[in-house]
Amino acid sequence: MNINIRRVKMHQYRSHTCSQLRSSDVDSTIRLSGWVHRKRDHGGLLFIDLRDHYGLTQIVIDCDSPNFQRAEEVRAESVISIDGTVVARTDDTVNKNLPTGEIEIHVSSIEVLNHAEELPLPVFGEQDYPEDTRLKYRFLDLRRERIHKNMVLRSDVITSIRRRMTDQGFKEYQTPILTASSPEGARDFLVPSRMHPGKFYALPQAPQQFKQLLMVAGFDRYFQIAPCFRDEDARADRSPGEFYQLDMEMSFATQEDVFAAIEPVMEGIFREFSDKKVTAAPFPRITFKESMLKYGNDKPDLRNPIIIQDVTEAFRGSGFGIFAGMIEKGAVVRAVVAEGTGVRPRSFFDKMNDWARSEGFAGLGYINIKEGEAKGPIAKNIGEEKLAQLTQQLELGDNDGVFFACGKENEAAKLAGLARTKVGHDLELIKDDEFKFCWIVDFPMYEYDEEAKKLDFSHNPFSMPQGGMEALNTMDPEDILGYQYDIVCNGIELSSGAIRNHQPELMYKAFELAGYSKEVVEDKFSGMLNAFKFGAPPHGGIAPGIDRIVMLLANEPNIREVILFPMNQKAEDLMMNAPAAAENTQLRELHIRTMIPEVKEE
RNA sequence: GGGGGUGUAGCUCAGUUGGUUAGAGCGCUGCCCUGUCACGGCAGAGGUCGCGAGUUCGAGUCUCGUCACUCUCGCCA
Repeated sequence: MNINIRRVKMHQYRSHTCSQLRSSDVDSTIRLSGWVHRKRDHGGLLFIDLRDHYGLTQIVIDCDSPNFQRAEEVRAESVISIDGTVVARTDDTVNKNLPTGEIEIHVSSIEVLNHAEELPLPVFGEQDYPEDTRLKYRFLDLRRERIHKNMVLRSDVITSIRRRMTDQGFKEYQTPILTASSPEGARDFLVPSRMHPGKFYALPQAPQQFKQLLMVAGFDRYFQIAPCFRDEDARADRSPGEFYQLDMEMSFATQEDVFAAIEPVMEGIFREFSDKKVTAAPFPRITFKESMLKYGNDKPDLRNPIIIQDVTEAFRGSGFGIFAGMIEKGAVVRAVVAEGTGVRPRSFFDKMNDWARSEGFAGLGYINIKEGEAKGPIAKNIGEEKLAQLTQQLELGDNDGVFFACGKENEAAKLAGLARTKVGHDLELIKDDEFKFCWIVDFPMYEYDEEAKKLDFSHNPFSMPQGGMEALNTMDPEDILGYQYDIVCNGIELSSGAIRNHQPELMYKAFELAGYSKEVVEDKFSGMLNAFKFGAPPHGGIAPGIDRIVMLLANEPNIREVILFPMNQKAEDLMMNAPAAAENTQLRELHIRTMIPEVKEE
């Protein structure tokens, strides 16, 4: 058989990939391997689109060919290897949608390397499929064009990040996976110790302590594409269980040094992997306080042009009794202007109020101005003078609508923030052609925990308080700011970071204010605290979430679309069947007995 | 743990005020087809309508419960 003679000269599986061949290759004898993407059977003539990671090539088999029957029988997604000749397509059969569309392969032999059974999930086409089916047959799902591309993008992004970091003198180090609980506030994943009955390792929620120890160890500039493990419930932008961070830390660094190191990486990768506009470094710095006022949260979507205003004074002592009364008890009023909505029917405003109630708030007030005339219960009762004051402050036009959130400062800010987002979204004010970055800075070190009735850290307890020991000794703890910052893009928090507290005395004091004794601190964080007693450099860092960055770049609304093998919302791996019960012998070795809560029968 | 949405063929979905034998497209099986690239044509198989109760002469449709998936709140500094 002449085929076998050719095989001696050629690679066993392929001479080219499925995206390589062009009209310049016409008349070449080639070998391709790949998946049967699509078959078009004309009876006397059969076309197969052969697919691999790189692309598609059209294969043609004539009914005269001894391979015809085998080709006709092979099912989509089977893996085949073909030998053949590259032939130019006639002008009227060229496919301009394919890079290889000017040629096709006339087959001399076909070998089926692996038969595919009937598919639970078609690879061809763009149709949506149930999440659980996709996860169970992830290997099929991942063959599909869009998600396959996402994973390639993810790989390219990570490569680019590594290059950009190392170009700046950062070095990548690996930190332990089996370790002790770290200071993040999430639930730990625990791993039982065989050698130490009753004791457990924790998987790192982040390499936080290790990267700080690396600074103490004098490595100066560290980074890692670091896996992080947190046993918390999932969200659309939060994978259950595990995720990846671009973890970085630098010593002898100020907050501005950290910003200057990370800004070009962010700007660079977003420009490299997207056609959208990208904020040019330096990114805007917005204080936490200003962000809460203007945007109603600490992760503002700056694409939304609406800016919230405080209008407490316009309602104080006004004829609108509900708000005036609440203001006397310390409430504030925040306004969200919805330009041009004044002419909308009353139902528009009622629906917004219903929405606010469904979000758990008391309600959302409004004024709508129709051809210069202010309408609605607030406009009727507030009084002419106050109405004029509002109109002037908010620069209201003749047909504008405006919503009011009244409540305790936190509540009002939160509702106004949600309303800002909703109005921006509903009125289509948020243009999806841009990545708008900003830093949120000056987070408070502490906040009062209403449930526990005690002061607690509002962010990372290891952050350096602004003003140092003097601030801790003299200021109202709730007024103390930290060198803590978030980087935000289009309303998504990509990361928190901080300049760390590297002085033991400051740390004891900072923890003392939150109600932790010296003994507790020493017990919980002995490794790091010890290190700070033997010469620790000032240091700080940040850890942007890789999955969220790729999500933004791939324009995917769900984080599972950029993760190869994600778990479902209940933290189950449907493909590998994890978690699973352990064998008794395993449990015995680990000195563990399970206590499974009783499940209702049937 | 709370709230919302969804659940009908392998997949995507339709199914009227409760009324005979639950439909379509893709996929699958068989036959036909030599220029398609979402090929086309003919025929066929495939359904405990998520599950369990209830109301009713009669339930895919109404009620209650339950399960699964998903979004969301809590949680995640």
